[in-house]
Amino acid sequence: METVTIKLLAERLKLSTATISKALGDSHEISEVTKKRVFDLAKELNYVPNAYASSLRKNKSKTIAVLIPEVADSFFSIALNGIEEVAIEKGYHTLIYLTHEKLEREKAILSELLYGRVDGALMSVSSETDSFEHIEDFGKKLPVVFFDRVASAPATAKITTNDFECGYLATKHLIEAGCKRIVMLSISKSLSIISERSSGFQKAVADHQLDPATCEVVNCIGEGKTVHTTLTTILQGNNRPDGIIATVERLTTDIYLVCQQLGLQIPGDVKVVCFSNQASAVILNPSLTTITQPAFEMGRAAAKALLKRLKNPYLNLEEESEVIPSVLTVRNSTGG
Amino acid sequence: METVTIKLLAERLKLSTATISKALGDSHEISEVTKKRVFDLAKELNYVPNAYASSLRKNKSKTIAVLIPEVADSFFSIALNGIEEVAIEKGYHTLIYLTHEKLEREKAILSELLYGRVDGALMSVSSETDSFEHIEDFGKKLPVVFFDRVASAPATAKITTNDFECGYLATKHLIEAGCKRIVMLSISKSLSIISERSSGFQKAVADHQLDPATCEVVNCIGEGKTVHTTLTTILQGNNRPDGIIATVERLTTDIYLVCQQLGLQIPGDVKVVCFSNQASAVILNPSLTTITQPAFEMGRAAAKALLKRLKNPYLNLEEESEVIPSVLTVRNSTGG
DNA sequence: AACATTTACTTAATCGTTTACGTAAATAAA
DNA sequence: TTTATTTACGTAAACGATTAAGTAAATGTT
Repeated sequence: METVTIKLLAERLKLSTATISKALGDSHEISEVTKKRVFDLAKELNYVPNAYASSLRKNKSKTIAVLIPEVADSFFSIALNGIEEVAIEKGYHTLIYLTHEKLEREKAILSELLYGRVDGALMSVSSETDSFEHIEDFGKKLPVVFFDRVASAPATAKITTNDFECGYLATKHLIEAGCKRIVMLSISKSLSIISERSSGFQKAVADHQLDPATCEVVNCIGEGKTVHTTLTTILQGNNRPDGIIATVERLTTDIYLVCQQLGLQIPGDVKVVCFSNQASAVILNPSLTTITQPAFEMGRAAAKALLKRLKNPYLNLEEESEVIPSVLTVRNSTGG
Repeated sequence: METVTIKLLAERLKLSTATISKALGDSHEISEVTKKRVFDLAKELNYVPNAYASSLRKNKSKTIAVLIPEVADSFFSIALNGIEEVAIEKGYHTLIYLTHEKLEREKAILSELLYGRVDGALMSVSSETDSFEHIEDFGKKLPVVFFDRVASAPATAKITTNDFECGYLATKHLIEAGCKRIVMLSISKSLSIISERSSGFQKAVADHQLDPATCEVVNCIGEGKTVHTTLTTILQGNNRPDGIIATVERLTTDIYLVCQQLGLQIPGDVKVVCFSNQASAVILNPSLTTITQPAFEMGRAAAKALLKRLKNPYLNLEEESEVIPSVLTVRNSTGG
């Protein structure tokens, strides 16, 4: 099967490759008659432009990179959905990279992407990320847009949700439901979203005169067993918390399981609220009070900002920043 | 910031671009001394090869495409995880495309990918896909590997799970739990996995002398409201089913909700088993009996097969087909 | 009629990397 | 010592598309 290139079309039509290229680009330099001949033959032979030749020449790849910590988290998969939708709409392609919460991966990926493969990147930093040089280096060459988990540098568009308010709101909700000893489960010491949420948490604790000593932010780093063990330790103490705020979705299952195993009733003994986009929150036992982030919209907004910038290099990305509010949905896990 | 190219390295080291290129490729034609000089300078200047130039010249992009119906389904997001892991390991990049269960999208994506952008594709066909010419056309140019939802053509590696047995097993399990009127919820008339699962279903029904008239496969196509309405209709009839098998994860929430709304007890009035990879199955109310597919392994196997083929063009992909069994985990939704 | 402009092309260079082929010097084989 | 081989590089042509610059003919202007 012979590869259909511009050269082939040119030969068949007794035209130069330049004419073909311009005709396909619908240039005003080419007559309508010729354009039609070119379009027709291109269609007939099923011509598809070679993306790499074009990218090399134009120094544009029509491709963006998405760096996320993991994909098996509803927030990220839904956000990815939003990103992909915008990308496809504008004729862009989406490369996906999972950092698995590792700073090393993040660095390796960004440095490899520096030349030629993508026109820009969307990212949500890993939970290990506490320095930003690698991102700044990337940012000097190509535009980056952060969503959800942002870095303090470089200065660019940041699509976030109202994490501080949500931390405050979740805490306030628990306090009003009668909780005195609230624990917020964190997964990182450096993550922007976590520090925002915990600031909100601490402010709510202070505002309502709870004892800050019994209301702490606890790290729940690791996977599987580790989380389970940490939670068991937290929940079996004498002075165990009567309220839990999970800052990430994947902690939900372990919280419920540990409570079950320790014979703790939700919401009787412990009230639970999770930052989660799981559709199943409503059918859990008991149904789960959640803070639902606008994952899809955040993905869309981030992609839109990046693509806007790619269209207009003079765009100041910082001004494209957006804060899209999350929603607290009260269900039975914090009820009666 | 000057772009660091092979040409630049060549000038700095007073060597030809050919020598630099070969040195970077660790060619035997180049002396160790020269190689070291090249490597050192490349590292110092932070040289990153231009992927497009290389791809154009070598006619290889080190990129694979992943076409999946959606990503907000645990199966696909976990499979994607497996794919990405293998890809990164072998130095490949992963483009992601969501078909949103639309045949049109699938066609458009594949035809655009025909030249240059990727070296091959992994796909799970959309639920609308009932003809395969577009995939065959792609397959003539580039290798494809199917996972989970396979097409009958072209002949290539198919990474599946034991859908027939699982359909049989799920049904048998419900029958042994006392169900007489079992409904299997489908989402497509053409999907390979569905026809396999429903064949298993029908065989189990026949083997156990249940009335095939009351044990049917019902289409539950559409999203949100539509599914809810369909389920309500099914479950409120006089002769309503006492057993449900959901062939896809996303039906779970609606099943539970409709049962709640109609005052039907699970498992008392209706027993439920779902094909699902949701971690939350265990904390649902009641906990959900599932058939869990080896999503991660399937993703890995599919990616491995494709990359193996890319390394060895003579590899017969058909022989790389694999069937990785799923696991039935019995929980409370089919108990008592 | 003389000159200017527009139209519709072509020529050739370019993007950065790879590679077939060429070559001069060093080493080995006869 | 002469010829063959190996080593270590360089030259230049690709890969396919784009585009600045050039050109000849057609059309417009005064």
